[in-house]
Amino acid sequence: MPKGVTKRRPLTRAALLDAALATFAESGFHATSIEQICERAGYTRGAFYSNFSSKEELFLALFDAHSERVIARIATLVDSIDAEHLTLQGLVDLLSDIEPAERDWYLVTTEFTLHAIRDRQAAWVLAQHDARLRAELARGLTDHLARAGRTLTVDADELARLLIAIREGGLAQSYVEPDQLPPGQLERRFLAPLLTALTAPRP
Amino acid sequence: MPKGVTKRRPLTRAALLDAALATFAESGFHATSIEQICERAGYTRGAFYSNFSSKEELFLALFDAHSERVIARIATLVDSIDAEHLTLQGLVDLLSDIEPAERDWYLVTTEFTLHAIRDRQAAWVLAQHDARLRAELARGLTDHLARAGRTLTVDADELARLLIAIREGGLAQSYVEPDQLPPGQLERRFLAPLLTALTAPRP
DNA sequence: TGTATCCGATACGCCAATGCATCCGATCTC
DNA sequence: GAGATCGGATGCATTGGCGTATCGGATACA
Repeated sequence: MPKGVTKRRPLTRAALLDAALATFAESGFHATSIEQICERAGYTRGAFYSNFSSKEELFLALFDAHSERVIARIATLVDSIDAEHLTLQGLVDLLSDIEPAERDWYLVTTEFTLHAIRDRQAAWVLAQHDARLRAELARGLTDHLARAGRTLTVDADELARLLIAIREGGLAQSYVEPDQLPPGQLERRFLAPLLTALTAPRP
Repeated sequence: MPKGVTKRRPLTRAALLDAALATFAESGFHATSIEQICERAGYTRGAFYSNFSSKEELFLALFDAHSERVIARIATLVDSIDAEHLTLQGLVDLLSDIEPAERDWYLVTTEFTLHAIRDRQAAWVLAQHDARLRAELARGLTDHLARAGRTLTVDADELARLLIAIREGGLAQSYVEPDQLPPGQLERRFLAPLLTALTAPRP
């Protein structure tokens, strides 16, 4: 049990993580040096190696922290669905809403996905996160649709996969051509007919 | 007009491009050194700098060559739709078919997409290619559906965007968890109801 | 067959990033 | 408030990838 200083460390850790997100988003993982991250965070490499053993570990920590937040956020959203959103359009609105900060995370998590495709361990981590994400999504969908008097005619988990695919694939196009396809546009256009086609009135 | 040797150059160029694809797919753009590419191709860096001015230029050339092939292939497919495929299921089969070689290209083009999000010039190149791709897709869809006696109730270009999003987003999930989601699975499951919902009988 | 030209190989210098080893200052506990 | 301990800074040696300049062998054409 270390009795010594314990207040500074989490602060610098957080600062380094923030700086890492910004820098990774700006230039990508491999193109950013540890020094750049430290510089942006206002520390030196000494501080970095005191908190992380490598850039890879930092990357992992970054993804992990973000994952948790995403899951928590979705769970909260699902649980807080109120009357206002208890319509098909309300659900579509929820799924179409994409915050500006999403861009940086998209860049980082997509890079992590590419890494995961090449690396079994990262793939496992990502798969765990995605499974939890789909579970929350599926729960939200079925709950919501049930309250709206409809029921899914397809597997909820697989539908969650489809929604994630549309979101990610759509974001790629949106960020390449920001003024051709606003983020969330595909969802706004196609989710209503899609969900209608994949559900039936409750028995 | 150079009168000298003109037979070796295209061969080594092709060898370097092939090696680059394999190596980029294996380790990613930034993680692969020029030397690794040359080694795999059976040449030295001397040959590389004689054919390309930088790794970036090689990357560009690689993407460009692939783009052309993709467009050409789609155009051929669209033009060669025969009676066998002239059903909704046939169309779905076409769109769900994903060759094994696609994996390497997925890795490379996705990395190019990330690059394009950060780089205006690359974004322009990618946007040009995607526009042509969507045009071919839209042409194929409308043609096919017309011959099947149906007509789109949504913008064909936007539907093409959706199909691309589903494909790319689906591939990401497939390659991370190859035995949870076979490539093309989302298309096989959801395309038929989707296309049905987005079309109407011809007037 | 000679020769001009091209293509790829070899060798060199350069620079940026890494990671460690060490030092100094700040913070907590008693 | 004094020592003990921790966190971060500094300096250094090493590495590896890059790009260029030059050389030697191969090829097309007369």
